[in-house]
Amino acid sequence: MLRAGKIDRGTPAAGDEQPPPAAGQQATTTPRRRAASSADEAYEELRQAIHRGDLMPNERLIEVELASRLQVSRGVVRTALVRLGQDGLVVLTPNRGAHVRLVSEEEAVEILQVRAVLEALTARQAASNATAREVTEIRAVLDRMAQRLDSDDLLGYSEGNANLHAAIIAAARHDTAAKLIAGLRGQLVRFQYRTILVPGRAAQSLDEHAAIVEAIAARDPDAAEVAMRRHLGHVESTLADTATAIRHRADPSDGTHPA
Amino acid sequence: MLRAGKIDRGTPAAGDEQPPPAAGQQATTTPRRRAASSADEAYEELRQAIHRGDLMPNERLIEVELASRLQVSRGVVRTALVRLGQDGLVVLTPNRGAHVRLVSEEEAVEILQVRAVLEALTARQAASNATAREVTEIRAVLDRMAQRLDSDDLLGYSEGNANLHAAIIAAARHDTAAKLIAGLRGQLVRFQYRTILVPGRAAQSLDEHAAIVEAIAARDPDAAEVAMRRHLGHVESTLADTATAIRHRADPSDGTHPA
DNA sequence: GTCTCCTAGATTATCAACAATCTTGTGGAC
DNA sequence: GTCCACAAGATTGTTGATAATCTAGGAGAC
Repeated sequence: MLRAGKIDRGTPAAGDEQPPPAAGQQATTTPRRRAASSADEAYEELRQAIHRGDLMPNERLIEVELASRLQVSRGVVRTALVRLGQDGLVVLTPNRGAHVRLVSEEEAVEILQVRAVLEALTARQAASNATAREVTEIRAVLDRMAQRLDSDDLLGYSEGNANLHAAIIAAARHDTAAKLIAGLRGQLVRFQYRTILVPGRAAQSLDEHAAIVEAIAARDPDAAEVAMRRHLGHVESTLADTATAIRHRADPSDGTHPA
Repeated sequence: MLRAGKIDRGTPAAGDEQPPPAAGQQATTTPRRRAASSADEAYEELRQAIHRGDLMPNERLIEVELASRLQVSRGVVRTALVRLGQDGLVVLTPNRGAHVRLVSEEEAVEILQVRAVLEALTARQAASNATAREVTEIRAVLDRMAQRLDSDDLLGYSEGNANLHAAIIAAARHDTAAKLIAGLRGQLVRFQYRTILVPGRAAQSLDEHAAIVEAIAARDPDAAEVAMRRHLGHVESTLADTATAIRHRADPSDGTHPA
């Protein structure tokens, strides 16, 4: 469902939203810090509800219903939906309302491909631009990931994974890429924790991340880019494999079986 | 300024908007063809007005004014502005309205960098996925570019340039990348025709494009990607050079002049 | 003369009512 | 029994009015 009431914008939720403080430059709206308008609150609340899975893919979003849940007027919900539509999280059909967008397996692969080249760019930039302080931080995150993997804490590992990517993006100082990556990540909720559960994938993943960090620390942009591309390329093929595997397991209830 | 009245959606304007028929899948709204609602019309009209330069960067956008010009209600203008804000064309400041976003020289470089890696991806995909028919078409576009360069038709060459990139993107069949590239292109109006005017740049540009086309025709994804990156890398450095050159020419009023 | 406070105008933000459209269910014809 | 037409309900689209906020200019104090 969707818990009603105002949201607390102070804490960006326990989960891993997009790189929180990010590089800089906030959303196009609210450039100065300013009491978040109810419009912004509604937008953020819906965004997180989708991200959190409270609003399921293909679920129909009825304006009056959301309005009463969020305790705002319908117009506010409406503009929030327009914004969400614009960044691809919901689909707006004229006169027929809004659905949470369901991204197909194929789209997920496309999104990962794009993310791969964008994050490769940030890895490259990070190798050039990261401060010594940031390199230390990145190394620390990697170490924590290794510890969690040792103690079989896959969820913690996955979280560290997100943190590492976020740290690299922050160090890259590339707002344009950062913003696009954040937008893409927002569309991939459904496939978040799938790949890391593949047997043996986690160990391999750690090696790949280590290579990326090495390259950045060595100030080698080319190597950093290659390492990042290799890493996300593996994620992509792992995802594609598990997808077909799931299909072959004769499970027709996968997604909405669009195929 | 901004010519009032309804827009003619039949002809996508003489200029080179984003890859017109593109791969497929239209904007998030209006998935079925359906009489464009006044909301969509207003959105498109404003979008093109910004793209065309009728609305200058940093120009303040007053809702009632736009409403009367477009002959729609203020609410319609408002949601159009929200959408434009969401895709980065205008900046919305709470209680203070909307401005056309001015992209700085630095942001332009960032945007080009991102475009470079994304279009490199599409070049790669095109090398894998293009039909024979599409390869022929791409070659034809390149030939036309050569002819126009021969006859010193730089504007026509520039148009062919856009067509070639569009054709490659279409052949790539990668909706996610296509959509992002279109969004990025929309933010770069101000720097559109600058680089091609640098002496000797056009000839070099043609060679670079030829290399890309060769690689796609040869079904060599790696080569296609490298060639595209080289090409847009050169565009980027050319842009950066002319930018500093202009600055050194002691022209402090650089900025809003379309140059 | 310069600064601060305050008022008037302009503009945006929000809301509630109305109109247009779609969806669903019922009844009748064949 | 199945299909089509139609009506009722539900939902979205649009508009205009009202409230909140900001901006600019002037009066007054020092």
